[in-house]
Amino acid sequence: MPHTKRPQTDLTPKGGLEEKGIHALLGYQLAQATIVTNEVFERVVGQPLGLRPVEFTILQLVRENSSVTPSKLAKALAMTAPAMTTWLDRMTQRGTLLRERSTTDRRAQSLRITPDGEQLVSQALALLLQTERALLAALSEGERQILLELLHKVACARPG
Amino acid sequence: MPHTKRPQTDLTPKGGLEEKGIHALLGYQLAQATIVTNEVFERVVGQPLGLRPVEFTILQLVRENSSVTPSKLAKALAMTAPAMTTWLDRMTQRGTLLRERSTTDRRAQSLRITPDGEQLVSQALALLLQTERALLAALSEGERQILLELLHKVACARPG
DNA sequence: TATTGTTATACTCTATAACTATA
DNA sequence: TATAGTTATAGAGTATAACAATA
Repeated sequence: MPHTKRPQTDLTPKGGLEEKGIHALLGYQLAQATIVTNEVFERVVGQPLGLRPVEFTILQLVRENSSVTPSKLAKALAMTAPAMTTWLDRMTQRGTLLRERSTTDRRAQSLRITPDGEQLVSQALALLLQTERALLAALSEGERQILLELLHKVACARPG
Repeated sequence: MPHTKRPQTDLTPKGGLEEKGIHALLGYQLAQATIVTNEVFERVVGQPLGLRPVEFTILQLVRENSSVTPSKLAKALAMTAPAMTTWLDRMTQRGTLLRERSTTDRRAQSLRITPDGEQLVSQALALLLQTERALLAALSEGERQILLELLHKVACARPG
């Protein structure tokens, strides 16, 4: 005899406030979960390696998509072209990325990761995966997979 | 004979870049999903009602926790006291919230929502729930419940 | 004409420190 | 001494508009 499963608590994770009315709001729950993952990133990668989250993601995407252009990266991360320029300035100056002219379209750039960038992002990724696994100890392996899969479905949803 | 379920695509939802290496990173998937829910909020509530996400959440939490203090709200939303002051200034000026002196501790404030605030947050909440339901059409009702529940578990996890 | 990328500039949001009033 | 809240100030991050170079 199945009955509706109810969460044990409708309280905010921090501060213990009543949150019943927004408990079913995806945007709210995403924000609350992001508080935790941001703290993890800052402690494990941000402070020790001097990397911002967006820099980490850019490094990894360039590593996996050699010769990608800034404009494609900006689309993938939903940011403007000037914002991307700022980050790429900072990262090329640090020596983790290279900007080259595209051979086929001289307006465009080909981005490549440097050996230093490779080393940095690979270290960061390992630290994050390891720490997230500890963070998600309350979830089973199956639940972790399902969570990632459902988040990906949301990210792919058309905001109609 | 169960076999590991594989996602159909390891591509970024926008731009179609390869993302296999960070596909299993919770922080990354949260950020990608948040892009979509932020777009929804901005279009459905932000622009039409002139509300920022944090203002919406503050209104709802005050509504559910009458006489809550700014400091408790700040803890629940992981923001600093000065940041909370700024938002409360803006919201009391608009007339959606009231600041009163606590009767038991004259340092503290008791926050209360006004009828205007009630009307505003209730309208926003209805619009968001309705739009999110359409957004999550690709998920079953059970999947929606599971997603919210798992996000809440993550938000409650101790970042050890 | 449209697209890639940059520069200039202003705006939003946040953080830290110093302050006051009260406990 | 510690806590609740404010003010002042600076910093991070972003957005818009105008621009140069190329398609």
